[in-house]
Formats: sequence, C-alpha cells, structure tokens
Amino acid sequence: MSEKPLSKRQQNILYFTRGYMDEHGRPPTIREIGKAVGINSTSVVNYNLGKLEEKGYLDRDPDVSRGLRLTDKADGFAHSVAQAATNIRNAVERLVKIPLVGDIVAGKPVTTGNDSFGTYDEEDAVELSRAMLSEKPEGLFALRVRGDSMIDAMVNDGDIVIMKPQYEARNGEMVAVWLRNDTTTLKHFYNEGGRVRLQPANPTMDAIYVDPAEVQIQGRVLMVLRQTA
Amino acid sequence: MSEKPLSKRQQNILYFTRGYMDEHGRPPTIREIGKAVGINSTSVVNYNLGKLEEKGYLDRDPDVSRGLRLTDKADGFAHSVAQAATNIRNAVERLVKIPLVGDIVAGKPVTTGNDSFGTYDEEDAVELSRAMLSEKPEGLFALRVRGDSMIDAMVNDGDIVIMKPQYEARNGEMVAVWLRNDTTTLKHFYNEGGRVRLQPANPTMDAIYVDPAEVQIQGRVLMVLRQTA
DNA sequence: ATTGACAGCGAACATGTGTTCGTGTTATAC
DNA sequence: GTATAACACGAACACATGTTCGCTGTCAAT
Repeated sequence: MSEKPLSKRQQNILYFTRGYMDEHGRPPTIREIGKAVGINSTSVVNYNLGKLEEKGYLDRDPDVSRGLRLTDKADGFAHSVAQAATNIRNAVERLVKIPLVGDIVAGKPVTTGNDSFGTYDEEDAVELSRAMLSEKPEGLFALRVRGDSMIDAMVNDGDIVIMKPQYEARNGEMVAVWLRNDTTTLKHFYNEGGRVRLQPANPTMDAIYVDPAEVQIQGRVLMVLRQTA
Repeated sequence: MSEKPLSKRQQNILYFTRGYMDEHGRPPTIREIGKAVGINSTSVVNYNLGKLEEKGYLDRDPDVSRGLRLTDKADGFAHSVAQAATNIRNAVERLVKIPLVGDIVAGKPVTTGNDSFGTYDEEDAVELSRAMLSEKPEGLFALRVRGDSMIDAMVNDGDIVIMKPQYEARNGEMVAVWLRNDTTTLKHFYNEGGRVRLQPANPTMDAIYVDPAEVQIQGRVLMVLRQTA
C-alpha cells in the first residue's frame, strides 16, 4: 500500500467538511468549500474532491447537490478537533461517567474518598447510559468489591457496585451498611419496629437482625455490574 | 398547549426524511420527498414542510438546497418506525443498544428469538457504553434471568446477562450451557481432556464434571447486570 | 528543449432545486 | 346558498450547484 499524502488544501477540505456537517447537518456545496478553504474556482474544489475520493476519504454521488460524505478513513483527520465537541455533547446527553472511587471490603467502612475529591483517575470510571439509571447521576459513585465476603449478597470479588450516597433507607432498598462488629455488607434493609432486618439477596440465606443503633447506612446500591472477561 | 395533529402526509415526510438522512448522510430535496411520499407537486411538499416547521418538527434554511433538518421533536415520530436506522446510528457513536430478546430459565434452552428478528420492542433493550464492552457489540444480545436457579453462578432472579453468541469456549470463559438433563446454567468452562469441568462463579460451591457430549454451549457471558430498584 | 503529469484558474454550461403564482377541491361555519 | 380556511395541483421562474473545457504554471524525467 503506497502512501498518499494529502495536500494542505485537501486536509483543509476534510476538516471544513466535517465541521460544516456537524454544524448544519448537511454536507457543504463545492462553492461553500471553496469559500472556506480559499479557492476561487469551483473546478479546483471539484478536482480536489476527486482526488480525495480516489484516496478513499470520501464518497461522491454525481449530479447531486451536496452529494458527498466522509468515509471512516476521513475521521482520523477531522475528528481531532471537532470530535471533542461531539464527545461533550454525547456525554451531556446520554452518557454518564460514574467515578470508581475505591474498593469495598468486608472489614473496612466505605470511604467515598472525599478528601481527594474529583481527583480520581479518568480511567477509573464506569460509563453508563442515563437510560439505565432511575436516579439522577449527580453524586453517584462506584466501588469495586474486594474479596469473597459479599457472596451472600450475590456479589462477587471484582464486581462493581453503583451507589448513591444515602444515610437512611426505606424498607426493601439494598444498602451498604457498616456494622459495629467492624464489617461492611450489602443487604436489603427492613426497619421492623425496634429492630432492623438485613436480608441477603441470596434467597437461600437467612436474614440477620440487628439493633438500629448498630447499623450505619453508607449508601444505596443502585446497580451491580460484573464483567466476565 | 393545543394539539397539532400531523396529517398522514406530514408523518410520512418526517419518516422518509429521517430514513433518507440516515442512508445518505444529507437531507433530501423537495422533489425527492415528493417522489417518496407520492406528491407530484413540489409546492405541496413545500407547503407541508412549512407546516411542519410551524409545528416545530424541523428547521429550514431558506434558499439553500437540502436546507432542512429535523428537530428533537421529530425524533419521537421517526423513531417509532425508523428505529432500526437509529440503532445503527447509535452503534456508530458510543452508545450500544443491546436487544433484550428473552428470558433465560433453568429448564429451557436459550432462544435468541431469531424468528422475530429485529422486531423486539424498543423498550426492551439494554443501553451500554461501548467502553464497557471488550467485544464488538454486533450480534450481542441480552437475556433476563428468571428464577433462582442460577444462584450458584451468583446470578439472581431479574438480573440481566449480556451474551455473545458462541458455540465453543476457551477455558475459563463463563458460558451459558445447555445440559442433557434439561437444564440451562451459567458456569465457567474448563475442558480438561476427556471431561468438562463446569465451575460455579460462587467460590464456595463445587464444580460439576460432565461428558463433553453432554454440554451444548449457547453463548458466552460478557456481563451480568443487576438493577436494585 | 521537450514531454507529460500534476495543480490551479475562470468562464460557460446544464441541470438540480427552492420559490411563487394561479387555480381547483374539500370541509366547516354562518 | 356564501365565505373562509386548509390542502392540493402543476407550471413557470430564479438561482443554486455540479460539470466541463480551454488555458496557464510548475516540476521532474527524458
């Protein structure tokens, strides 16, 4: 495969076309391209479009106004700048990034990492569609489960739990609770008068009953996520 | 807010426009719309486009060829019918819609519902970010787990499993297998010479060993997803 | 010096495409 | 009945837009 370098003009044409399409939702005309790239003659634009088509950066429909569209190959060029805007738009609209702030282990309380607020590594985030969440995504955080101690909650080592900060619970909600005996567990919460029933998600296992003073709710579990690579 | 019913024609125009844009990457001309919707006169199309603009379903740029684009309001209309095209667009971007094609029950083999191909309800889909999947999203499907029979796989009633169609497995992969004794289970797969070891995800439970002829792999489990409303 | 490929220019051309106008049809209200 | 509005039609018009062609300049190979 021989290298086919693009002239500065051709790069500009790709770049402008991408931007024009993002802005207007339709491809530009030859004259619009010429004006933007600084070409006075439509034939020159036409000539370069032909070259770009040869090289596989775009497809053209003959005799059709605005009959051109960029191919995947052209993405590499135009994206670099214009893609940022697209990403932001997508993120704002439908994608939600939930920070993976730490681990949840049986013998330690949940630490939301408030001290290092906002400083989590970008890589360590869970990306979800807004449509998958019933809650507003503000304030949500994710924790990775460490150890096998949550198996009674049907949660495995390595699973990720999406949590909403919350310090009281309604009956039936699944919450992360910190018990006085120095354990953190995930259980369904039921306030039954003077006592609290903590019901494992695993229906074959029995509930445990504790004094309300013994439980400290650390957040509600919205979702459990397991990737089996 | 007074109701503004759209005529059949206007609905068709929206529908066609959406499809045309998805297919060609540019808006249609008045004449193209007319031809597709069965209107011989450009002025009639123009008239209806004006009405649609009044009602807020599209924006027009005067004196610009193909100078129309659909607004968000039009999405509702075009989606219901042109959903397939929308799915393609989503896939191209960052969100992946995985069809929720059915249930997975202990006593029944996995049915991917190939017969009713593409006819799944839009509501019944799982929306994920491409970044959450290591696989290409093509061909993936989702199943809802029914019953408590998968608890040894750490999968609960109501959980959703994202699956990739696959009929053989490498060691360690978690797969949905159909056993000769008329059960479907989710297990880690290990081919150990003459026999197959099926290892539950729950580390406290023991593996089972079966004859390779007894197992029929129905797909690989990429992800398990539990929403705790 | 000559050739040929490549890039560019501007003008003329053909047609693609939005717009306008006069008219006809149907339905509803008075 | 008439009036009015909404919807539809086809033709003509204006100009937006892709295409073609002759010409010039540059540069490397011959």
